[in-house]
Amino acid sequence: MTSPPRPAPTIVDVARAAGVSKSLVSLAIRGDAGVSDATRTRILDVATELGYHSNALARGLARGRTQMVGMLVSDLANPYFADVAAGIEADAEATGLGTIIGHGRGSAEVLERRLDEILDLGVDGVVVVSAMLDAETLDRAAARRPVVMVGRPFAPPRRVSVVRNNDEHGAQAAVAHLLDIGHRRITHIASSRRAAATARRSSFEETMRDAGLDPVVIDAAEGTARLLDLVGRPGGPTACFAGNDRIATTALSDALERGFDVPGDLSVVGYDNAEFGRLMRPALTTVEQPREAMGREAMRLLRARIDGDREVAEVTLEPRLIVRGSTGPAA
Amino acid sequence: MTSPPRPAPTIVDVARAAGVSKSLVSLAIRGDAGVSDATRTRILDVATELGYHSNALARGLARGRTQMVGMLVSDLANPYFADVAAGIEADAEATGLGTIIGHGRGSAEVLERRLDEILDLGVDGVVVVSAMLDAETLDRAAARRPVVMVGRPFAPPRRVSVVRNNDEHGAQAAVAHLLDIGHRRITHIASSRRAAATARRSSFEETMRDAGLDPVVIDAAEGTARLLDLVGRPGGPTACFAGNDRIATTALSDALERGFDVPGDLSVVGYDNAEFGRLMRPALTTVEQPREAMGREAMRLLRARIDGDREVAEVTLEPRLIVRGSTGPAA
DNA sequence: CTGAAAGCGCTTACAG
DNA sequence: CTGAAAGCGCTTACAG
Repeated sequence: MTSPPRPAPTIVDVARAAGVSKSLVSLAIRGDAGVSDATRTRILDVATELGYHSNALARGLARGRTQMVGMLVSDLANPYFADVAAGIEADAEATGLGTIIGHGRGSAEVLERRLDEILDLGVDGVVVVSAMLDAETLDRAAARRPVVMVGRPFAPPRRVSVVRNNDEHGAQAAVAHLLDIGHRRITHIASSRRAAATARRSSFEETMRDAGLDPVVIDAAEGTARLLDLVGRPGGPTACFAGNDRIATTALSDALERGFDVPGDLSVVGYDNAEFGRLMRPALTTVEQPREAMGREAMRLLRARIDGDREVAEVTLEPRLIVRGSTGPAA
Repeated sequence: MTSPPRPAPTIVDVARAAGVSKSLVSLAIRGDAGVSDATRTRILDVATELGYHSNALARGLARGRTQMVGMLVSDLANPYFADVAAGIEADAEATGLGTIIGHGRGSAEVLERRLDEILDLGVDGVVVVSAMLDAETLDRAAARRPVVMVGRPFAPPRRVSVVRNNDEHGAQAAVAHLLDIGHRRITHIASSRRAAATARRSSFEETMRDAGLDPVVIDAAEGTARLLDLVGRPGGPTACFAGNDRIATTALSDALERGFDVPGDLSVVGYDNAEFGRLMRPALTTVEQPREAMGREAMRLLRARIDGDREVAEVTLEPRLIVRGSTGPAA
């Protein structure tokens, strides 16, 4: 019914079949200089014929390098990761590195286990696309292999380079846009207690105060009812800026469900430029992080560390506002 | 600035520090019976103190088993994968297997490269969550390690077990729902030429014919204009069933943009139960594949193969219709 | 240009 | 209950 579990051919089988020593096979396969073209060709042909595959375990063990980097994501369901991953993988591919991904499934504990597993596997370095791991865990990992994190840490790790977006500027751009089109009563829906969320909230508050306005903040955990109950009332909000697109989308959907006009009765801005925000009607105005660029930058930093650079860096990239239909002039 | 690249402690270091032989350390760490409690405790303490981590490369090489399974996904951006992954990982975790993910980024070529990489790394088996790889590639991989595929293959591979959903039943349920609520002029938007899409389309056509109706099909590549130009016209469609949620969502958004009422002027049904469909207003009626169950089932089959079972299996799980606001009675 | 030998860090019989 | 030895499949100086 299925194939016999024939043992995989090794370098020794290839050597025997080609009538050379096994070290010569090793050199030929790795494309080393000191092997005649004729010999190399013959060896490679034999290898192909035998269905030979270099055992990465043995190779990694012997060389102390695997040419693989690990990438840890806290939650695959969040489309943010796919874009960061694309950036990481594009750079890795271009520089001859393989990539494997570990998935935390939304749990710091699972993520940490995956981090250990991947480190045990001997990857040359790791990029952690998550702010879920604490500084201590990251530093412990960094004692084993170079580690770069993408995201905004709460407490900055000492031995880990960080790539993140400028949440302050992003939030400021969002609020400035709402102010520009005449809004004065703007509510922020805070997404979480993480560092990025906190920074967005603070920037919202500061921008509002700078404009001489009262910064109203509600917590996402309270639900959108608290906000929507006030819409249309005297003194009620005419716009809201949510800490992320998921919350913004919920607010938008709930507002439509209540029969409000968006943006007529309420303008809505999110953060992240998730695909579903673009598909909504009206489409969601949002702040876009340069996700792919962040991934590329992370790999650049990681490669430097792998190649011996001792410097840890912190790189902040600029987000940009994307204006769509969910925001409009204040009534 | 950063930690010295101190070489990682090995089993030999632990043995020396604990004053025992290295094989004893190996036995103690793996929790083998024949080691006294006192000795084991001492060895483990020393290992922890030294920051010892078992080198998975060496372990895998020596044992011929890594206790890791690989999971290949064609596109992380598609939220479908996160749920299948959750099922796979839940089972793997429960049975003591680690999981690493390879990402194809929408390209069959990249996916195949990742498959090879992961196989080279010595995983004990692979589940390919993608229909992008052809039967030959899958069979070649299966000659190396057990492989299970989740999805609907075009040509069935010979040595690979398959887990998929019943596209025929799913499509039938979607169409039956539209017929139930009085629709007679229903257009199908075909998503692709892949096997799953083709099955949905055929099932649509059959169900329509069985009801004595004319099955109209347009291609997603043509865009939604072709469909929407006819809505509201005499003889025009009152409902559409799209091959997947992405297309359904686009149709829904475009319809709203043209000022149509959904479902008043047009009912829309998708396939997949993607999150963004649920967030739309009106929320999308769709067919849900039992994604997590598919992942679990795939791992069950894979483990059987890893444990020596030679049988290849094909398992078809049943989808279910989720009715939401995007479908309503025909005018 | 080619081959014999040691070693990477583990595991696994096999003797004590 | 414990230790010495061979081996997993590769790479890397080192001699020829």
